[in-house]
Amino acid sequence: MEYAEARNKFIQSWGALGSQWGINKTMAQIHALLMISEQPLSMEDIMEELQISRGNASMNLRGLMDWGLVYKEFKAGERREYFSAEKNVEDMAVKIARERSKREIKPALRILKEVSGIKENNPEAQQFVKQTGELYAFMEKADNVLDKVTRQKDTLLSKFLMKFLR
Amino acid sequence: MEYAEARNKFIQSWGALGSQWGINKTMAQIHALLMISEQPLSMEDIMEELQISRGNASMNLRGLMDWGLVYKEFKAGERREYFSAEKNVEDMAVKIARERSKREIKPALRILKEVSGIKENNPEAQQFVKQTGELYAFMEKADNVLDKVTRQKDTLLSKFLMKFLR
DNA sequence: AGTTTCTTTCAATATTTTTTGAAAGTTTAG
DNA sequence: CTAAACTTTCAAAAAATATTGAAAGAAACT
Repeated sequence: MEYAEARNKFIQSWGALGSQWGINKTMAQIHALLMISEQPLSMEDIMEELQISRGNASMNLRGLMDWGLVYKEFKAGERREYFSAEKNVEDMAVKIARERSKREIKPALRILKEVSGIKENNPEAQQFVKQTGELYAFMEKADNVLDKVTRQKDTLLSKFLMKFLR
Repeated sequence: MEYAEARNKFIQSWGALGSQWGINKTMAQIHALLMISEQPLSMEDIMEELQISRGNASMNLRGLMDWGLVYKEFKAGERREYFSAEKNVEDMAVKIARERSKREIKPALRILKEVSGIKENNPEAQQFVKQTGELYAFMEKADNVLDKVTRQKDTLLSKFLMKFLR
């Protein structure tokens, strides 16, 4: 396989994998494209490479910046904006983990705390409180571990994990 | 908040959170419903409770069984099938982690291994190989940790993590 | 065998999500 | 200030995904 083919395969596959996930195909493709390009790319470059509209490029770049995975860059004397991706894989993982916690775990915890807190003593309600309470407890613990791991690379926990990660 | 209200809120919210995720709303709702019901439920019960069609119920129950999160149960002398959810939260988490690894991580690893393995020495290709190679290495390590954690609750790693999880 | 009871499948339909492209907005230059 | 160069927004269109319901399947009973 030659470079051009591999590059294309990576961008296309990343898009498809993204959908499998819950990430919009174009967003995943833009991310893939920026991750592998040394130079920052303009919106024009991205539209051209991925054959997408200006609106689509603009909105998905905004989305990627909200995740903290893509930055705007300004070239001296140029009006046009350029974009580049966070390339350090560990930093990427930390950003994704933090954002997922904020968007997906925290809202679930809010609901679980609320509904598991009801005071009622018929057997049905008791099973309900037990199950939602256990869900709450587990998710909170998992979220805490994630937080500790991402907060700094040099906690005891992270050092220990790093040994396994090598 | 009384029980009926909390129960309803949980089912509806779990559905909405599921969509946020990448899980079909109905599937998440069925899962929520089964998690909190002591008794196994029939397809009829589920259709009634969630106001959905038979086909929808059937397909999403199949999906949940594929994840290993829901089981079929047979009541003695009854022809009708009943369904119940895995209620142990840790077992649930293990099943979800395993399935996600199989469906989402493994296919990504396959692609990354393939594209990062090209032999070419122009500078563009080198940056490509470096970046996809780093992605591959990180994801493989993360997948290994996940595997070790889920494989048994009593490895050194898991014991250590459990302390943090309390 | 036929009948009843229940489940699965799948083409048609409905809903949701994504994408487009042109208008409106913004910023810099002259 | 106006024009030029660029970005964002958003209503309409397209594409993808989920849902329905009726027909086909399957299993148990008579």
